[in-house]
This record gives sequence, C-alpha cells and structure tokens, in this order.
Amino acid sequence: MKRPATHGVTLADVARMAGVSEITASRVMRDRGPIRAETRDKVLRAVAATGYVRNGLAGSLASARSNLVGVILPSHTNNVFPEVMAGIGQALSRSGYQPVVGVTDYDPATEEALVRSLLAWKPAAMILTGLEHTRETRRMLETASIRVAEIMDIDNRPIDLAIGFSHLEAGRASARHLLARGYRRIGYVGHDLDADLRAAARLKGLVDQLGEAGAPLERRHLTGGASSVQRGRSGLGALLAQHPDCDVVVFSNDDMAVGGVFHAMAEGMDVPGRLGLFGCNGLDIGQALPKPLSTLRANRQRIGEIAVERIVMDDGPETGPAIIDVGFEIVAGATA
Amino acid sequence: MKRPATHGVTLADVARMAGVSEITASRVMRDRGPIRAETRDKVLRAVAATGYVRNGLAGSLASARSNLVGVILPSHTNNVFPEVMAGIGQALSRSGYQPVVGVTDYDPATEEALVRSLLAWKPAAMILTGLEHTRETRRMLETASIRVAEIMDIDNRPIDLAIGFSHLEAGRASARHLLARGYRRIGYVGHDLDADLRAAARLKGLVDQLGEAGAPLERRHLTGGASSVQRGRSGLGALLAQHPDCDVVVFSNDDMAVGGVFHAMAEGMDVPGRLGLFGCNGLDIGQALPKPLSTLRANRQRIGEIAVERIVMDDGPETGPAIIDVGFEIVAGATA
DNA sequence: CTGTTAGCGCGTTCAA
DNA sequence: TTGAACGCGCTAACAG
Repeated sequence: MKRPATHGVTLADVARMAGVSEITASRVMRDRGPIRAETRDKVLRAVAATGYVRNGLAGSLASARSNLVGVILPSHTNNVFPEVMAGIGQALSRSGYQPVVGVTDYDPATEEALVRSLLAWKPAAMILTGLEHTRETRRMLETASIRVAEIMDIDNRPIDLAIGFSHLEAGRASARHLLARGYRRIGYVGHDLDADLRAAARLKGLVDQLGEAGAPLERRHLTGGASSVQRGRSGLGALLAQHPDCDVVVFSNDDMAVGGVFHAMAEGMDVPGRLGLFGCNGLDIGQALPKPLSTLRANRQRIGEIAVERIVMDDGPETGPAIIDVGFEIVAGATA
Repeated sequence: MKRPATHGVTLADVARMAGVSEITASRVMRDRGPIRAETRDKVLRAVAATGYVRNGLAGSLASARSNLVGVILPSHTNNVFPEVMAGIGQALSRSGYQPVVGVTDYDPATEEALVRSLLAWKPAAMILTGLEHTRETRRMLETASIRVAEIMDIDNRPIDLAIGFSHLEAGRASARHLLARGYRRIGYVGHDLDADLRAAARLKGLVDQLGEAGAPLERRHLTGGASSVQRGRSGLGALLAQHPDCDVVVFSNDDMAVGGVFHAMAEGMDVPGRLGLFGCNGLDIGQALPKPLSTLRANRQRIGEIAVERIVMDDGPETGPAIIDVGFEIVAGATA
C-alpha cells in the first residue's frame, strides 16, 4: 500500500486532488446545482482514489439538517415492534434516512432521557410510541420544531401526528364478536398492564362493552411481566384452575393467546367446542396454527410506513395535530 | 409564553445566563474535570431555564468521537435478529451509546451502501452480520480505524472481532444427534439459502456429516423466499408429498420447524413416532409447544451483548483479529 | 477550578 | 458553471 490511508480524508483532500474548490466537490457529492460532466468525473475519480467518506457530522452541522430519524419503541421482545420497525426501516431507507433507535421498556422517564439524547442529533423527525409522555418530553418535542409521529394509538390528542387505531374500540369490537358468537362466561388472561397502556385500553373496552351487555368480565388472570407464549400458556392454566366454567378466554395479545392454544392442546381440550380462545394482533404465527387463531388484526408494518411517509417525505402545509386511523379487523379464525 | 423558545438555544446562551464561559458550561454538561458545586448549579439552572439541548453534531465534530454505533442486520422478519438487536440495544444503552440501524435484506451491495452512510456519522464502532462482505466494504471498515464486530458466524477470518458460533459445526451436530436417535431417512425443509449464508452453512454441515455416516440427505424441499411459520408448514407438506418415507425432517430454522409441527398436528401425524421434527435456534415459541421442539440453540441476545461489551466498552490492547465462540447446544425436546 | 484560542469539516450565501 | 469567505456549536489544548 502506498498510503496508510488510515484516517481522515476530507473534502479538501478530494478537491485538491481533483483540482477544484471544496464547494465544487461538495456539490458533486450531493448532486446539487449544475456541474460540468468533466468536472464531476474528476471529483468522482478523486473520491474513489482517496476512499473519501463524507463526514455527516460536519455536513449536518453546517446545513442544520440531518437525515437521521429518532425512533423510540417500548420493547424489543413484544413481537409487534419488530414489525413496525420493519415498516419504518423500509420506508426510511427508500428515502435515504437512517433510524437512530431507542427502547423505553415502557418507562416514561426512560423515554424522556431518550428523547433528549436523540434530539442532540438534530434528527429530521421523531417517531415515538403512544400518546402518553412526560410533560418535559412533550416540551422538548414541541420546542424542537421537527415533525413528530406518535404511533400505535389514537385515543388521545397527538403532538403533531398520530397513526394507529383505537385500542378502546378494539376491545369493544372483540367483546361484540364474542357476544355475537353466543359466549357469555368470558375470561381474560393478560400480562403486566401497568406498563402496556394499549393492552390496558383494550381490556377497558372489553370490560365496558361486556358490562353494558350484561355479561361482566369477572374471570381474570394477570401474570405480571412481559407478554410471552410461555406466560400465556401458564396463565390459561391458572385462570381455568380458578374459573373452570369459562366458555371463552380473551388474551392480552397473540403471543399470550398462542400459549393458550398450546395449553389447550396439551390438555386435550376441545377448541372452540369446550373453550373458545381469542387473541389480539394477527401475528403470522397465530394464523399458521392448525386451527387459525381468532384475533383482531391491525397492519403494524403499514403503521410504520405511513408514519415515515407522512413526517419525513411530506411537506404539505401544517394543519395542526392530525390523526390517521388505520383501523383493525376481526379475524374470525377457528378458535372463537 | 414569554418566549417562543422555538429553536436553537446554544451552549453560549446557557453560559451567558450562568455567567460562566462556554467551556465551563460544556464541562458541566459532560461531567468533565473539577467544577465547583456552586458553578455547576448555576449552569444547571440555566440549562433548565432555557431548555437547552446539547447539539451532538457539533460536539462530535469537535471531539472527533461520537456515541453512535452502526448496526447492520440482514432482516427484520427473521425472528433471530430482533433478539440480537435486543442484546445490542440493552448493552448499548447501559453504556450511553445509541444504535443507528440498517437492514441489508441479505444483499452485500446494500450492505456496502449502508456501511458507507453509517460511517459518515463517525460511529464509535460498527456491528455487522456475518463474515462475507464486498471488498469495498472491508476496505472502508479497515480504513475507518474503528472497532468492528461481525456477529453470528465464526467460520471465517474476521476484520477485527467475530462473535457467534460455527454454523457448519451446528449442522454436523444436528446430524449426529439424529443419527444417534436412530433416524436414517432424513429430510430437509428450507427457505431461500442463496441469501441466508448461515442457514446454507448449517445445511452443508448436515449434508457432510450424514454423507460420511452413509445416510445421505436426498430428501429436500426448498420453498424460496424468507423463512416463516407458514412456509415451514406448507414446505413440510410438499416434502412429504414427494418423499413420504422420511422418518425425520430438519428445518432451516425454528420458524420453519414450528410450521412443520403445525402441519403434523393438522394431519394428525404422530410426532415423533411417525415423524421426527428438528429445528434450529431455540426460539421461545418452539419451547412453548405442547411438545417442546427438538432444536439447536445459541444465545443470540448474548451474542449482541458480547459484541457491545467487547467493542465499545473494552479498551484493552489490540491483539489482531479475534474470534469468540459462544457455542450452541442441542435441545433434546420432544419432537426428535 | 476556570478561561482563551483555535479549529473540527462541511454547506450557505453571496459574487463572479 | 465555479469559487471565497464565513460560520454552524462545540471541545481540545493549553494557560492561569
């Protein structure tokens, strides 16, 4: 190797080698303004020869804009978030943006700290989950004068743009579905709902609607901790031990419900003859079961995509806080 | 509001309000050097009053270091990657670093483009998947003089540090397990292996070992496309249609294998009496099945954690390319 | 314990 | 179609 090429080839080096000014080289790098083809070639050759890599820090500092987008999600383990992340990631890469990711573990204080440190990168936009944040989180976001998308939930007033569906309504719709099927002794198996506000909202909708219909939800078992297939499985066992008379069980989400299906299988229980099972989320896995899971599905990947499309690609006039309801559908399935 | 507070409170503003120099304010922000408690308080008060948010772009540019770490993964949908991302994310946040994420869809050219754009942020380190990259990717990484971790695979020479296990050996170990159980008419159901080099390596190990044992792997079905529970389910159906005499089927991973289990359930097939089923990865879901899946497990979350610990927290002397083998274990399960 | 000086590597704004 | 001058907001390296 004739040159160690260790570190720090700058635009100035490239410009010098190409025999042009820095700004011209800069324009070539960014496809900006009119450049003679010959000049462009000289610069590109110099880039190749030096192995120049743009310094985004300097560029963004000078231009006061970056192509970073802050993304804050509650959890890595809950299967729905990899899916929305997939939607976000794909849409972002199409438009040349890059996600800087943080995970809150459902803790508002952690979220606040994350917002603060992500804002330090002067992101073009910020995507966060849910509509409940600390006062300081909201203040920082409002002050930053960047686009903000709050995803998953629409049951409250967003800072800028909310994309998702009403979890309250989802709970109600589940209840109506089960009532229509003739179920009356309804049970519920859930994970830790103090943290997962959206699962809690679905439960509230379920409880409200069932109460109004005169079939109150009295049979419940909460496992505590994050949702998982294992906890769904053990949770159903625990619920039935206490309330053997349930005719259907609703789970806080599909992971839990799949666990419930496995419990029923292991016990040789007839589903849905002896016991109906109902999930929430429409995960791939539930639909691949021998009997596809009855559940409620929203397109989570699409939520991520829409968030990106609206806040990083859109530059229409600001019209104040907006809400996009992507809706949900009851998947009849074969278990309830 | 007495002040729009829209945009751009700088360190200079804070310093002025606190009656100190910029560098002192800077030191307070970063907990650097000795500061009198009183001075620190004045600064912190000014920070609170102004709502100052540090500009990481300027800071990193000046100090030539950032707390960003580039993370490049092949896929969002393959369930193993959310798990390693969980390990990476947790370990990073503990040490105050933030991941900038890119997804290659198993394409080396996409990976190269990602490396180039992530390098623009002068990350403290870079984590990528596998040991196969384009020549230019390797060059950029070597030139960048940052720590590089290549995760998942150790069957080749790493740029700096490799963390994972030998997929070739994993395939061989699976073969030995099945042979020891007495299986001889072994089938295989896989997804698209052109892209997923590690699944391909496991298959090669499997084929080699079976060949050496005189029970060559002749019964195969490849579905094409990414792995999924659905494809595993349909794939097993297709394989058995062609080769009804299989006594055990190995799947390219656990998602596929769980699909296989569901197919067997739906057909009322006796597992493992009539047909054994064997996966790879040890996903939670496989272990929650009525009969826990027989599979091969590596601790993927730990791989992510170790990668971070070694390349961002470690500053021991460089000793050239290193390999960390986290190993794997055969999970006997109840399906093979 | 605190301050001064001097950039970091780019892009913006003008002018040519 | 190209360039010169300036500054983005912060921190390193000294001094004091």
